[in-house]
Amino acid sequence: MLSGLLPRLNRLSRAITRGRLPERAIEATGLSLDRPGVTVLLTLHSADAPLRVGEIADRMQVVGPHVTRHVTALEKRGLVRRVADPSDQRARLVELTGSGSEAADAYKRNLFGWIAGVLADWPAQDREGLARLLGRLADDTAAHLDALDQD
Amino acid sequence: MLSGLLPRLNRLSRAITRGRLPERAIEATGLSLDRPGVTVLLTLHSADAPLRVGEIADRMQVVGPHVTRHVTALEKRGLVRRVADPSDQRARLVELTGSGSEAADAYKRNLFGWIAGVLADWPAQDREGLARLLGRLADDTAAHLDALDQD
DNA sequence: TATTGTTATACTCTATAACTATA
DNA sequence: TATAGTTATAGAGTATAACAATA
Repeated sequence: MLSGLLPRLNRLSRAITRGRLPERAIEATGLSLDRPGVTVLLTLHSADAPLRVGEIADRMQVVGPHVTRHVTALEKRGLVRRVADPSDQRARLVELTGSGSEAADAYKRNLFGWIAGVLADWPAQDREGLARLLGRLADDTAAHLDALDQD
Repeated sequence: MLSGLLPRLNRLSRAITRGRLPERAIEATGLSLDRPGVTVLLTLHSADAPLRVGEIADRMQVVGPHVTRHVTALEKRGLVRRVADPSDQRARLVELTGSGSEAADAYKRNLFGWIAGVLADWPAQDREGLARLLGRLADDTAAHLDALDQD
């Protein structure tokens, strides 16, 4: 049962992380951003609050310097802004500007629309089942990986 | 319903394509291979027949030169072998050697074992549902992307 | 002395361009 | 002249190492 699934799961993952899909959604926002930059924007947008650089890195599952670089680029374009963290002078909080928030929103709308198109022909029951099972799979996988990292 | 799912799907994709999971499975095979090399091996293994370089590239969704490079490396390590294609003198068929086949097998066993561990606590019905829905999602996504590429 | 973030550098994966050989 | 593959080069994404400032 699994053996046929694995190649398709690989293809799906590729489409999401590296493929044409995010590229198209980025184009549709009208902003010429690279994918890591968009990921930073989305991370801030779904956090719905300013985050520290380290926190963004954790959520993106990358290291700090990677985030620093993209935050710097995004700040130059006026999409995010670094502000002081009142609780710790070493840290800086990164927050979305108005246009940064708009860009994240436009990207999400585009992507959701696309996915909705893919699922349009599905029975409602299957759509719900997919969301439930896929969500659980993602959570369980993350939990198992975290457990492995305790070694 | 989708909005909570997307970040988790991203995390899952990352774990599969770039994360610690494939890395661990590679270590477990005892071979010091890079990930693209393993993907070539897996592609040949699940094809269960020699493939041309171009065909491998199509199935991996990458370009030709990428495959050439990794086939060359794998050949030096004795894991694959280039043989003549009787039907076309320009093309070469790439086939797994005995140890290449063993390596792919060991990798798959390890990965399947790991996934089985993640799904161990799931009700059988949910496991089947996941395989069915995820398979369909992968297929439908690929079909929609192909349709988009007709522009 | 530990932690937050930054700068500088290097590595992995993949693409594009230019070329060779056969069709 | 088109196609299969190769070689050489370039680019995107991310990591590691060394450092600065604050805790």
